[in-house]
Amino acid sequence: MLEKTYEAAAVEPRISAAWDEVGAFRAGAGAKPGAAPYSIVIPPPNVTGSLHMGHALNNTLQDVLVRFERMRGKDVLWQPGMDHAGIATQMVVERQMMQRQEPGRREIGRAAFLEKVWTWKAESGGTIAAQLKRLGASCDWSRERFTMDEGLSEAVLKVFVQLHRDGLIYRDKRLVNWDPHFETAISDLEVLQVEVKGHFWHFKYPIEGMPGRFITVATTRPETMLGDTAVAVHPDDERYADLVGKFAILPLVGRRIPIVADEYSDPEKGTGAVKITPAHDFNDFEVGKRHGLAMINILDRKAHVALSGNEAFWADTGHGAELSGAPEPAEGAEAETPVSYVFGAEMLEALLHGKAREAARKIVVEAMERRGLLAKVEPNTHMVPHGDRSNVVIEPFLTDQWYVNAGELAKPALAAVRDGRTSFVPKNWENTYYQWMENIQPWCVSRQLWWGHQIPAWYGPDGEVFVAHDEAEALDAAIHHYLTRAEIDAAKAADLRVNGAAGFLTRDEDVLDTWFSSALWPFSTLGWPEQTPELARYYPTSVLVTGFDIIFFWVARMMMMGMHFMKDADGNPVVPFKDVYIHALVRDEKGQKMSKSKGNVIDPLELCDEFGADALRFTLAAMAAQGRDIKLAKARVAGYRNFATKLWNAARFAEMNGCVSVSDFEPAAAKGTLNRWIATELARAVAGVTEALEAYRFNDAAAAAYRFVWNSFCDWYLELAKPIFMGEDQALKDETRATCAHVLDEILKLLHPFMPFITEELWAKTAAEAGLTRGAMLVTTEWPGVGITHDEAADEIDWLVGLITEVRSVRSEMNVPAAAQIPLVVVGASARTTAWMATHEAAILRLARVASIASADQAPAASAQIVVGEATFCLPLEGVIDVGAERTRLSKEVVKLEGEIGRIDKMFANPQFMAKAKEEVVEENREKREEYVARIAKVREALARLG
RNA sequence: GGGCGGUUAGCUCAGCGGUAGAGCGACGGUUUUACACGCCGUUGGUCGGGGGUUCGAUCCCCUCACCGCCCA
Repeated sequence: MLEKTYEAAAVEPRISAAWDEVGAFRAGAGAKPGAAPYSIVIPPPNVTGSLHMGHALNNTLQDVLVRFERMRGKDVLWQPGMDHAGIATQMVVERQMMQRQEPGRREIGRAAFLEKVWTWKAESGGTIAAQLKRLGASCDWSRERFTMDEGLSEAVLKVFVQLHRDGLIYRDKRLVNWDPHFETAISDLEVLQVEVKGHFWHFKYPIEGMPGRFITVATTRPETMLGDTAVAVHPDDERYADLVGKFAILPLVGRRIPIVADEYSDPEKGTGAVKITPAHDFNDFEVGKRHGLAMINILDRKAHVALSGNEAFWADTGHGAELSGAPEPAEGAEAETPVSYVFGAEMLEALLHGKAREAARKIVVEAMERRGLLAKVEPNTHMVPHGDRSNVVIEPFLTDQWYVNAGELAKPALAAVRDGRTSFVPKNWENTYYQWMENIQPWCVSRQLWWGHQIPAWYGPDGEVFVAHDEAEALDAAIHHYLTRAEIDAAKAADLRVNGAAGFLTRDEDVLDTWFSSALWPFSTLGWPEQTPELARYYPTSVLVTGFDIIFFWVARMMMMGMHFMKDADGNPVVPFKDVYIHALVRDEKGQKMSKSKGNVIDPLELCDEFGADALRFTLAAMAAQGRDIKLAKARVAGYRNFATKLWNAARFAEMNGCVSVSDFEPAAAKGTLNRWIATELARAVAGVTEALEAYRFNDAAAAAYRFVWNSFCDWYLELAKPIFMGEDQALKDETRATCAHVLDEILKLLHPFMPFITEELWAKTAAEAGLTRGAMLVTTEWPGVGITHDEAADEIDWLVGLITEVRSVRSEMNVPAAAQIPLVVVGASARTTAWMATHEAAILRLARVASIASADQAPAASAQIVVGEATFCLPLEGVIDVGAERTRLSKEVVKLEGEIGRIDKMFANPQFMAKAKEEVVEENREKREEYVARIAKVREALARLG
């Protein structure tokens, strides 16, 4: 006997262990012979991460698909793993070292630090994998990979070297997003724009040779003026037309800077003149390139002002030459205090060198103000870039970095989506993909970190770079290079060959962006660069399931790398996945994005503990409608926990009534109407769930299963089966038991992708209690096939359900006490209805709480009357019934029917409708009208009888 | 500024050419051989505003308003 209540918390771990034991998730488990492959690579969660709602949704959907296809007999692989999260991990470990008051990473050195990171990873990295198991994720855990694995690292090396050889990786000096806290470049995708209340400072720059004339620029970052190399005005801006081509003297610094005409300058914004600092602003960088301006970096790696020894800075300042550009009092103007606009070099250094950005800003503003060059200060709210990990202000910074020519790699990746080799679901995300891919920038892949794949590049004594698989290869290349140029002699070469590269070649210190290795995930996890059987079998993968915020991070880059490195027999690029399913973001009840700082995070594991993983999974699937975010309310999870309980109790009921799977039972051969009906409903539900899942319509699939289980099977089939179980018809009883058991089995299969734990538990228990053994665990049991439908049975049960519902409704409205058993009198029943009444007498008595059924030529006096089909069912309620209330009830129905008939008549009276509407619509309405007319006649008769 | 999405019952959401559905809630009833995490019944909507296309619009088009996201 099944326990009275289902305890998810006790059952779920046990089921997990059972799956593990039989290797139910291993690649190919349960596959039919010759099965087609179905593969998904998990979007690798971060090794420092722990499960949040987004992961829960993402992995639930993948698991639903994977379990569904596994049951359909496909050769399924769900490839799990994690990425090494360069910055995040390094941050976690450094913080831990600090808390333990250990020496910092620079003190202990690279090798010792990396050792610590690996120790950390072994101890506390990857908690998320266990959490995914708790959720029921049926990944092939035996194949779990990590981006820093030996194999995956080999893939990274190979890809880097190859791309360099292909000319698609190069070193360049460009502006990057520099994180001054971590002292590394980061990707623009790791930059968050934060709205900050700041100021617009209006600075007056004196014009060379035009005493008393100034050009006023507005800036939100005064300290960057130290690196200004021009002032730009719009070419059509007449206010400044005469100044174009002249020079301004940069105050404080004394640099001579040109006034250039450039459309970047917006005449509407600020003063219409904009200072140009090419080394510290992305837009200015472009302007600088257009006008051949100097790029002067005035900051160091910590974003402190760096003037001492900064040759570029001092060039062209004429420093030391006192008072260069100092104003002569304008003619006729009142005499000004003759104060220099320019600091001496020593003063500049003393005041500003080594100052942080904020401090430097104050000093600059003050100095400008003191010289009368601060025209005004306006409050200004603007977006300021922040590092998503460090949360400090990001600095556009001019450095040497490694770049991937993403523009080139994007071409085939774009084409693949355009011609449908890869499709997005929902389709509209393709636009986002196109937009990004078409405007893709060179991808900066180097990071000034230690944790990650160290770049396989070595520098010779003169800075010449040698990219190679390893040091020996690099040395070979270097020797060849320098020998050819006669920069070393044969003896030196021989010496190098014997003693190695140490002291001659220096390896690049930097590591690669984590996403560089993640981009290889769909093939590196399958064994590439080895040509493994898995690679041949499971690449390309079937679908990538991810959130829209990750289209750029993963989807685009996996597409680029996949297509560059994976080729078919004819050498054509092969996409990494056929479909990309983009799911929603999980928000809180109010639609706010969940975040720790807002404190509105719902922990999926807490929900699992409280309601069961099954309930959480079902909730997420049921709410995963395409193109819409999920606002998660706890009540909804509770609702689906109730659903699990309902299923449990239904199984219990079946068991109590001896419903045991009969191995040779053929549901198609069932004779009983009720059994035929549920077979019909089951067939429809199976089709509904299957089709919905095939189309990634998770919510429709969940809803179809839910409706069938609760509203068809529990509410009606089991209730209608009760009188059969208690009746005398042994043959029917046996058939119903077998059918009930069969349908329940099919329900377990249908629900398994959504609620794997409770279904697996019931699959085992229902068999064990009956002394049966199952051929396999449910996880590898075959998905329900198409059933048969019996339309006549459906009609009959629909009629029965309608009758019972109507009687209940009238009873309730007439305030008949629930316990009262009243007689039912049928008037005007056809032969068919009479037969149906006889068949289902017990059910009607029971479910409508009726004392007896009789037929009569005339309705008894003072009856409530119900029209179902051609017959009228009377509830004689002499003394109980409120005749007035009954009249009102029937009159309401007449009015409603009149409305419906009137509406159709109006349609029919419209010649346009008759001429243009589709034939089936006209026919449909004609039939409806006939029904309404027949019905209204009956109801009117009933009314008349009341007097 | 450019782009995308949303606005449907009190709440959370489906639906998307033939005038609307679910879950939760509310209200009333109910210990009837599974299940009170249940059962039975009831209530509740000018489908954001305006215009257009159409025989017919919640659904298609335009526009406005508000909300959200992405990119400058």
